[in-house]
Amino acid sequence: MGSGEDSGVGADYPQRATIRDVAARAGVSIGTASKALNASGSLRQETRDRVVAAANELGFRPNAMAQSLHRSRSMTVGVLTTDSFGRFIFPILEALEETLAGHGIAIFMCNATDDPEREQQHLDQLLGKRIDGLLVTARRMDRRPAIAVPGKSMPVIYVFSQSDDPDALCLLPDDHGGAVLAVEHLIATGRRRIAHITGPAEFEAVTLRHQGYVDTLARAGLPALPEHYLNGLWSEAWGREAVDQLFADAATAPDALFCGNDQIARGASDALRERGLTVPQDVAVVGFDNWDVMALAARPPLSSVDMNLHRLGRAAGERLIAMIGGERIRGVERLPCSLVVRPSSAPAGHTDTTQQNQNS
Amino acid sequence: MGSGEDSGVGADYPQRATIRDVAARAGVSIGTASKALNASGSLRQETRDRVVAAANELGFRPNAMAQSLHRSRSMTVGVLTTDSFGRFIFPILEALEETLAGHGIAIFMCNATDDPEREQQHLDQLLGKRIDGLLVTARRMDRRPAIAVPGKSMPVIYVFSQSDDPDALCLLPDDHGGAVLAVEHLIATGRRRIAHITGPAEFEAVTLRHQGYVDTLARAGLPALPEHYLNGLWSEAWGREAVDQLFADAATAPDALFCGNDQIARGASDALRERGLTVPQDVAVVGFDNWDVMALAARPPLSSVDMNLHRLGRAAGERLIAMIGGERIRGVERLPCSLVVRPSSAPAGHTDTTQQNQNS
DNA sequence: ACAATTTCGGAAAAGGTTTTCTTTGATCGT
DNA sequence: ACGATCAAAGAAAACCTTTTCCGAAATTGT
Repeated sequence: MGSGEDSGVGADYPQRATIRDVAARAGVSIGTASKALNASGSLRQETRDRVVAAANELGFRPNAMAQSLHRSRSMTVGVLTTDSFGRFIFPILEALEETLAGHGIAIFMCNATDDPEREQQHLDQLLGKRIDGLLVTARRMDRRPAIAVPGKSMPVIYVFSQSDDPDALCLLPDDHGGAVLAVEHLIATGRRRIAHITGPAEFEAVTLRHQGYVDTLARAGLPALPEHYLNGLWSEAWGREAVDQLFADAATAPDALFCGNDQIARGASDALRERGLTVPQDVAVVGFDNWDVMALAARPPLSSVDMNLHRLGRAAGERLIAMIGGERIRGVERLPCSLVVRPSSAPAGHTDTTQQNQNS
Repeated sequence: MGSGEDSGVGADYPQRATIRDVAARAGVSIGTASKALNASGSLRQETRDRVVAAANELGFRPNAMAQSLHRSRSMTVGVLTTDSFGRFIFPILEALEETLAGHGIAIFMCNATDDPEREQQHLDQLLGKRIDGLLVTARRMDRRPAIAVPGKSMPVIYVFSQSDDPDALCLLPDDHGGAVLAVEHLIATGRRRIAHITGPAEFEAVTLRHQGYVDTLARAGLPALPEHYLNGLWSEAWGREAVDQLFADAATAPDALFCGNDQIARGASDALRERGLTVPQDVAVVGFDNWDVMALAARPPLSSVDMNLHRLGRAAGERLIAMIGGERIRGVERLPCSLVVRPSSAPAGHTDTTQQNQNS
């Protein structure tokens, strides 16, 4: 101990200048200084300038906590992820952050990793920080229990996850519509025997996309064969295995695959190639998620449904700001997906086109 | 306007209870209430209990902003990502959040997407919020300019990125050591003609890993052939292409590939299979990043160097807390990587083992 | 029973800002 | 030149806690 001149314990950094320092330097009272800096009140121009100059010289930056205390608006919101930040959450977060930052709102990031106790701790902490709003994301499979915010006191939005709280707003991609886009595209490019390989049936998204698939086939007068609908894991290995099943019997072999995600699609595409089938000439493939790492690395590159997560994040930010402003929004809102067409499903000529539908 | 009973503009939610309410309900002064709730001062047990009961009944939660104002410690830190949150940043963030949350510190997330102006705005905002510390992450390629925190006033750590600020602390994975691990493993399993396929030479990581590769070969008395070192992109396509180059001339064909990331490794592995070469019998493959999506989906699953990003994040949190506590830490700290052995390099029998070296 | 000590609880300042209300001094009208 | 009006700046309250200092009551010792 005692090496150097700083006392050794605690962060004894120089205190930042306060408005009191600014006022002193400008030779005015703190009230006047405040007015000058906020362009409010009625002051002589010369006085304003003097105060502003003093503030700049001191590198003054108003203490947001003191301001918030006064305004009882913290200008912060919490983002609570139930499962850990996954690949899907990123683009949402990014857009959310951008949107909120544009309104001067900062984000507290919390991650509860599916531990209810940690979730509660985080929530307590956020409540203590007097966040103006809360955004909850979770793994999509489960309809998560409502977050217990005391006294209905704060706007809450669930993004990419759903809650059973009827007063909350849930923002989700339109899985049904995404499936419709994919299947319509396959039909439009001449496919008639379209199979659907997807993930575990417990996921609501799986059900919804399947429904979109079935509905679209029906509307086109095509049969939805039971043996063309395969549930499994979200993995490439499952994609390969599913192709083996589908093509075991040449009689019922499909001429197109609509896959529940890009990993399945890529696995399927690999398996097709190894069977000597050409994508897209023999079999067209469309994936879901438009995850570039998968979709672009596949051979040929995969057509895929894009959930427009960036837009979802932006929408979440906008809704949250509206709710903080006093609007009451609730219910489930599903935002449209788009289809990105790449060679895996393209009739020669088309490539990398984006289609988009309305909410369906 | 005027529909319903709420005034219509602004978030007119019920105010949270303050300590003043608690004090009133317990029939004590606010000072006493504070002492009771913080287990400080000298109070009768009965009084404490009464106050605590009142607090619970009201759902009282102390206003962290008021506390911080008083203590001049905001119990928050900022995380500023220069490029947008990438795949590598996630595990770091996750561990960081966990570590800091354990100390009651919350995280402001900001993303500047390589825009210096946005970076400055975010920094201003964070400074206004009186964060206790700042953590900066960036794309690793460039040694980023130092963040301009006025007056050396606050602890700053660069994680997974490096700054030219000699006073800052930079936390990075030990790329050199990671490469050493990989190449030693390949040598230990009997390989003698080891090639290195990697990304663009501008990345410092590429240089360091290459150095580790060269050093290890030299130590083993093996030659580092220039035609066995290939720079390209970080993609599967480049991995495939590189294999074509390497195996064009059978005379110089390698018996092992050390790849700069898992995507390259996977592409290489695919290309080998398509050439009729078996992994690992004919050619062993080791990747870098241990990105499960790639490493596990490859056939066979890829051995890979793990940068232990989770540990890196945890270390960052711990260092930051130490610095906030008054310690001055600086310089560049490189944390060890591990090697995860999977079938792509395993001599039959070994599988999914982790090795780890000391800082090298 | 009285002074000395302890125990308990209250009052008030501090932390940094905004805003409302006053006050001061100047300008205007007649 | 005098009261009325207006502009400009200051004083103080409020936001919510914590903490230091004090006073009052209760306890102890003799």
